Amino acid sequence: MNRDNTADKLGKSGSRSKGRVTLSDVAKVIGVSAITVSRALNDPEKVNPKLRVRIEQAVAELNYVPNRAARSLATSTTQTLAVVIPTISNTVFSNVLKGIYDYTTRHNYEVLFASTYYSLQNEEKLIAKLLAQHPDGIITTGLDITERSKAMLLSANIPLVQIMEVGTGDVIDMSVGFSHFDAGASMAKYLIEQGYRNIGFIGAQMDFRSQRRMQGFLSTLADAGLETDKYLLTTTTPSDIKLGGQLLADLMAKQPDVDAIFCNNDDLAYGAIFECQRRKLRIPEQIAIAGFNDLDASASINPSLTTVKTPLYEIGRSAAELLINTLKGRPILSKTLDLGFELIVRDSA
Amino acid sequence: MNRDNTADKLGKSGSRSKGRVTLSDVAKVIGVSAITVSRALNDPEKVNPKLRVRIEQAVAELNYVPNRAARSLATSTTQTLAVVIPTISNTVFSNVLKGIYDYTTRHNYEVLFASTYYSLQNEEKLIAKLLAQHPDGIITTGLDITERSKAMLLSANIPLVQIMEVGTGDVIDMSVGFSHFDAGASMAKYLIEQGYRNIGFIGAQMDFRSQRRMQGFLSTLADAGLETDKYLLTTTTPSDIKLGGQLLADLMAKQPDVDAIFCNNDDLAYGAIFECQRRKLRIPEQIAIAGFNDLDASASINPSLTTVKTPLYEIGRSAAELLINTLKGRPILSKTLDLGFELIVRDSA
DNA sequence: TCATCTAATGTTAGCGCTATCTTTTAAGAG
DNA sequence: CTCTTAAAAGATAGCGCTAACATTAGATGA
Repeated sequence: MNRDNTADKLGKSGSRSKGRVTLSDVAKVIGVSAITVSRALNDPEKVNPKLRVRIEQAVAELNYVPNRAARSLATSTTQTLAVVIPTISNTVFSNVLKGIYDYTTRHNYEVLFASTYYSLQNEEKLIAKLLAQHPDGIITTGLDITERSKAMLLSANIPLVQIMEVGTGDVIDMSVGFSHFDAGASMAKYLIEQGYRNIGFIGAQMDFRSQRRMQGFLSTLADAGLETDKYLLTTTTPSDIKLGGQLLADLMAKQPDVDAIFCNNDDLAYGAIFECQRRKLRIPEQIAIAGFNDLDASASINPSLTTVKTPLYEIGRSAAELLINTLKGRPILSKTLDLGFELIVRDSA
Repeated sequence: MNRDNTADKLGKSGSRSKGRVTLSDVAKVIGVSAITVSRALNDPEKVNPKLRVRIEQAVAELNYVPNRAARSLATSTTQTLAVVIPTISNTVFSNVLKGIYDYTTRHNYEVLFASTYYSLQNEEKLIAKLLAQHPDGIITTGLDITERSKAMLLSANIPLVQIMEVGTGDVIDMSVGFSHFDAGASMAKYLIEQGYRNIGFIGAQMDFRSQRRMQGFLSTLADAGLETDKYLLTTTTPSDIKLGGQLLADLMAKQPDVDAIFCNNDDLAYGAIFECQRRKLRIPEQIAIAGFNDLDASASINPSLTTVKTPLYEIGRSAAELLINTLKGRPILSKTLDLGFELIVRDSA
């Protein structure tokens, strides 16, 4: 790799520095003080337009790149938001992260993310690691959190948004999401209304939010006097499409009279639908399938999937917005934002 | 939000600091110098075990969180890798990013990412922004890059890995990927071998790599004396499942005698398969469908999808590994890593 | 003319950490 | 008991930037 040698030309090979071009290098070239260059870059109106132009040229010529670490140290702000999610390789969270990223980048903040892989112990370590970067704000997933994590977040003294759910547990600072319990309940209600009576549930991963969806779902079934445990099949194995087919197969082997299945997420539902296709089971006549999240494929699959649409991108966007508004001292209307969900009725149930 | 007041207790409310606990706070509490605390944390063997224990306790009690910005400034290393990808909300890149993240986090580096949304102009700006963080290394996507981006990357003087493809254009420093041209060619070869003669191609987004796949595909068709332009349908619209159905519909309307279609990626292929199902077209008897990437659903969909498996996670992992090995001064076997691809033959073609 | 104000620029110090060099303490060696 | 050596701890300065205050030049007006 060809290395740039501007710094060598500036004659600083002996110093502790890595030889990068600094503010005062630029300043020296023009013959002004470093602070003036700093102002020209950060507060342009404060410096004479002609000087500013000269400074900008010098910056471009020398290929000067500001050192954010030094800036952070001087201002005690990092222009960085930390994000803790379970995993990046799940469409649900990549959509959330996209929402965060898009808002954040427009407002000149950087995003540092970390994946817990659904472990609260990991989460603790990651929070500690991320806080060492002194982010200006932090986003974590879910309301279930260890005491130690909570203590660290509190003593970090920065705004925090807990995303994905509202309505359960204690919010530490702010939160954005929707009620998973209600979402599960609303799907149960819909299936009951459609006349299904032997209603099943298949779920994987079974993190806290999945459990809340299941609880909402089952309690509604119970209220209607329907079976809850009989048609229930869950595993803590991470969720994927293939697993959906397998869980459907297992459930049907155990309870052949099941007439509708709520899949804990769309991926499982896709797998279930594919398995039904293979078994030549007509959906929804012989068995109804419902999903959760309304991912991309749900509208296109055959039959199209009845599911619950969740505001993933918006959760991310709103969380970032809350943080940045807080940081800029703008008024926050509410510390808790329920973005709701929407039952999407299609052909599969 | 309840605020921690340890810092107030330490009596530093008048300073420029944000009131956080610092190394010398910890040092003062124990009655040693700051540098000793620093050593206890970064180079534990260098301090007396008994003292070390006391320091560790004080750190825990005071809830001390090191300031990475200060550390970066002092060491001119940030323990951060920058990643530039087209978009995070595409399974392809979220898998790559996961590979990067997993390796990186194990080696105590942070990841800063940015999305170009497939624009080289955006990429320029993002590279400039990311370099201001002085990452220790950087990963960018693709070998097509503007001169200005290249200049910035060169003068940043840090190791760089260009990911996703090898074998085309100039590599600036290192690269990891596979040949998209060859991958496209190999699918063409397979389809020809299977006896298809009116072979089509549908593609969306049509970024550089998609184009290279298409070129490889078409040139192989041409070599076999088959039509290339006639059964070709592409758009620069971002790719999604629904679009796959639409492109298939459009192509079949234009050229009803098409007997096989190579879809530029699996998402398009899923959409195409769903559309065929709706049209009651038997796959592969009436029309064969092939995809690219071998995403999760490809093995489960009906019929299961013949596709090209690409080493997405491994590309990310290897790129991170190359960077970190370079940074640690370990020998690099080769600056260019071709991880290849694999034709996965299933039922759809 | 001189005081008064504003705009533009400069000086100083410090953000929190660690590289580097120096000093102190402890442990052996003879 | 002194001398040598290693281990442990400290002092100092500096990484690159900007907050806070200080200075200078130029404009304004009575």
